[in-house]
Amino acid sequence: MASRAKATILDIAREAGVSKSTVSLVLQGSGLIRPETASKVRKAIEDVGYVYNRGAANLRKAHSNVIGMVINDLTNPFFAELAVGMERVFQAAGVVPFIANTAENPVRQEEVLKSLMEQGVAGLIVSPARGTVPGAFRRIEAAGVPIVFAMRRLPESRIPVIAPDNRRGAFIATEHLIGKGHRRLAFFGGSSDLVVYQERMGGFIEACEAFNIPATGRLIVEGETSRKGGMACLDTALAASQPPTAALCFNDAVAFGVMLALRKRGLEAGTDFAVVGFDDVAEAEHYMPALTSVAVDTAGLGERAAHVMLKMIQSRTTRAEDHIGAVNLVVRESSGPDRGKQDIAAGDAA
Amino acid sequence: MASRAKATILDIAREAGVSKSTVSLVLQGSGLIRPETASKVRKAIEDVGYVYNRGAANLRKAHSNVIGMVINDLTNPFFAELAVGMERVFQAAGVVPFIANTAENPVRQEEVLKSLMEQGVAGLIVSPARGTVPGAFRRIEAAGVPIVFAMRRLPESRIPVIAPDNRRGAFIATEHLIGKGHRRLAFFGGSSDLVVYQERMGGFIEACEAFNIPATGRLIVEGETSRKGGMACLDTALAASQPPTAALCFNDAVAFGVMLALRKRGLEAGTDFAVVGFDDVAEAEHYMPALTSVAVDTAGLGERAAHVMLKMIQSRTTRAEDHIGAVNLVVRESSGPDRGKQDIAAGDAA
DNA sequence: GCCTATAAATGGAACGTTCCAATAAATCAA
DNA sequence: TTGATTTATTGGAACGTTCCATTTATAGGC
Repeated sequence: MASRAKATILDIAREAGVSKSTVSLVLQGSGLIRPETASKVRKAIEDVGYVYNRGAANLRKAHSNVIGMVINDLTNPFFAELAVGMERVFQAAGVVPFIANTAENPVRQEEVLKSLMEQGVAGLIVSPARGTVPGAFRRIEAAGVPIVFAMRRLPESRIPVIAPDNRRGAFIATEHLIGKGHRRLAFFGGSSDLVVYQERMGGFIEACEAFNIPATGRLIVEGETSRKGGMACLDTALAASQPPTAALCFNDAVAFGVMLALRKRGLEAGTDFAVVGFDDVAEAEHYMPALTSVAVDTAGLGERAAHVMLKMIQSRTTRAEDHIGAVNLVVRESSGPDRGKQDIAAGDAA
Repeated sequence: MASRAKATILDIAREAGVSKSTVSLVLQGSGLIRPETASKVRKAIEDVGYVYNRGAANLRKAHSNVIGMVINDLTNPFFAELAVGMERVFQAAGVVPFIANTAENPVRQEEVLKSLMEQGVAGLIVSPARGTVPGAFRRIEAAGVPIVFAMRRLPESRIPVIAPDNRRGAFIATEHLIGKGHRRLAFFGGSSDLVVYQERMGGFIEACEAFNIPATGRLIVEGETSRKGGMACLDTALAASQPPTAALCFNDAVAFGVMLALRKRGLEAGTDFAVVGFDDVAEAEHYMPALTSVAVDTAGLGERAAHVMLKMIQSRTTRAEDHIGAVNLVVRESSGPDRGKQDIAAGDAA
C-alpha cells in the first residue's frame, strides 16, 4: 500500500482529465471552476491520496499560513493556558499554530527561531527566554516577519507586547497584605534580568512606599521561579533577624513552594504567614490552603496576542500597539484573615 | 532596514563572487569547498541577512527535518512532561519538533495532521484524541510517513506504541490498597472509549480477582479525566449503599479532584479514604497530603518515543516495535496507613 | 613540458506549485 | 451570421533550492 512516489497536482490532473491549472484552482476554492469539474477533481484527489505540498506553493505565494509560537517553559501550566487561548483564535481563522519550546534556553531559542523562519512562518508569537540578548530578533524584524511578545518584553525593543499590568497587579496585592495589617513584607522569587520581575517588584515597592512601609520593613529575595525556588526564598527570609510576616511571590509556582516550605516547618499559610501569588493558574484555586493570587486572564491575553498577530499579517505591517491586560486580585485563604486594625489610609494610586 | 525582497542563494552568490552551487554546498557543510571560500560565503550570508528556504530545498530533497508532535491536551502537565522528554532527544539530533495541540478534539486533530503533512514532516508522534476513528491515520500511513503513538493506542492499528504498562500499574496499585486492608474498592474516572482506560481498569479488576475481592466490593465510576471529574466520582461513590473506602484513580488529575471533594466533606485523604493516582506528575509529590501514584517515567517514555522515531526515519521504515515502559508505585500519604486486620466492614465513611 | 589525477567550482535541469496571459466554448446583441 | 462579451479552462514561466555532469585550476609523475 505504500504509494511509490508522492502524487502531485499533475497526477491528479491526469486522473481527472483536466489541466494542472484547473486542479490548482480547485485546491484554492476558486469560483471560476464549474462545480461538476471541481467535484471530479476532488474525487481524484481522494482516490489518489494526494497531499498538498505547501512548500512548493509558498515558493510562489510567499505567505504561508503557519504561525509559530515560541514558549519559554511549556511545563509551566501558565504558558499552556496562554497557548490554549491563542489556539482558540487561530483555529477560528483556519490557521495552525506550531508551538516550540525553548526551555528557557537562549541558544535553543535561537535554533527554534531559525527553524521556524526557514519554514517560512507568517508570524511569530514569542515569550522570550531569560537571557535573550537585545539583538536576538533583529534579523527576523529585518526579514519583515511580524513578531509579538507575549507576557515578557525585552529591555529595549519596539516589538509590540501583550502582557498583564504587572506593576498594578503587584501593587494591589501588596496593598491587600498591608490592609491585613502586615508591616514586614517580602517579595519572593524571580531575578532582575527579567523585565517582568522589575515591574512586579516595582509595584511592590511602590505600594510599600505609598503606605509607609519603611525600607527596613521590606525584604527582597531573588530566586528561581519554581517551587524549589520558593522554598529557598522562605528559608532565607525566616533566617533574617526581623523576618517578614507576609510575602508577595513572583508567580504562583514560587508561592506553592513557599507554602510547601511553611508546611515543612509546621506553619500554615494564611494563619502563620500570608502568601500571595501571581498569575492565578488553575491550580491556585484548588490548593490547600487556596492561594490568593493576582489573576491576569491568561487565556484572554493569548487570544489578544493571536488577534494582534492576525491583524499584523493581514495589514502587512510589523508594528502594533502594546496591550496591557487588566489584572485583579483573587482573595482566597492563603493571605489569611485580617490582622488587627487595618488603617488602610489613602486611596489607591494609579 | 526592511530588506526589499528576500535574499536568495543567488544574491549571496553574487555578493560572495561565487556560483549558487557553491553557496548551496557551503550551506550543507560540504567538505568539497575550500575553507576560505566557505567563510567568504558565510560572511555574505551574514551581511545580507539571508534566510534559508527549506520549502524550496525540500522540493528536491524530499526529507525535511521537522517532526510533528500532536498532543491531545497540552494543559495536562503530564503531556508537557512527555513533550519535554522528546525535545531533549530531538535537540541532540538537531531536529526541531513542532508541537500542535488537538484539545481532545478529533476534528481539530484532523486539521492539525493535514497541516503537518502539507508542511512535509518527516515523522509524527501522536497522542491521539479521544474518539479518533480507526481509519484516521490511514492516509498518513499510505504516504509512508512514520508515526508512533505515545501513551495512547488506537483499538486496531499496526502503528507502534510507546506507553507505560498500564495494566501492571493498576494491578500493583490495587494490590497496595488491598494490602492496606481495604475490601471495598473503587476505580474512578476515565471512560471506556479509551484503550488506556480499559487497560488500567483491567488491571484493577484483575487484582481484585487475584485477591478475592468480590464483585460487590468493587465500584467503577466513569467520569471526566480532570479534577472536576474526580470530584463528581467521589460524590457518586459515597452515595452508594456500601461506599468504598479506597479508590484507584484513572490519573492524577482525577485523584486531585477526589482529594478536593473529600476535603469539602471534611474528610481527609489517607486517613478517612485512601486515594491512589496514576502518572505521578510532578505535583503529586507536593500535594497535601502527598499523593500515592503510579510513576510511569513520563519523560523517559518521551525520550524513547523520540528515539524510535529517529530510527524509523533513518531506516526509512514505517514499522517499529511497541515499547511498554516499566511502572512503579510511589507510596506517599494519600493511601493512608495500614489498616491492619481491623475489619473495615464497620464503615467509617459518610 | 605533457599527461593524468585530484580538488574546487559551476551551469542547468528538476522539484510541485501559482498566476498571468491566452485560448476555447458558450452566450448574447445586432 | 458576425462580432463582442462572458465563462471555463489551459500552457508556460517563475519561485529557491539540490545534485548531476561538467569545466577549470592545481598538483604530481615522468
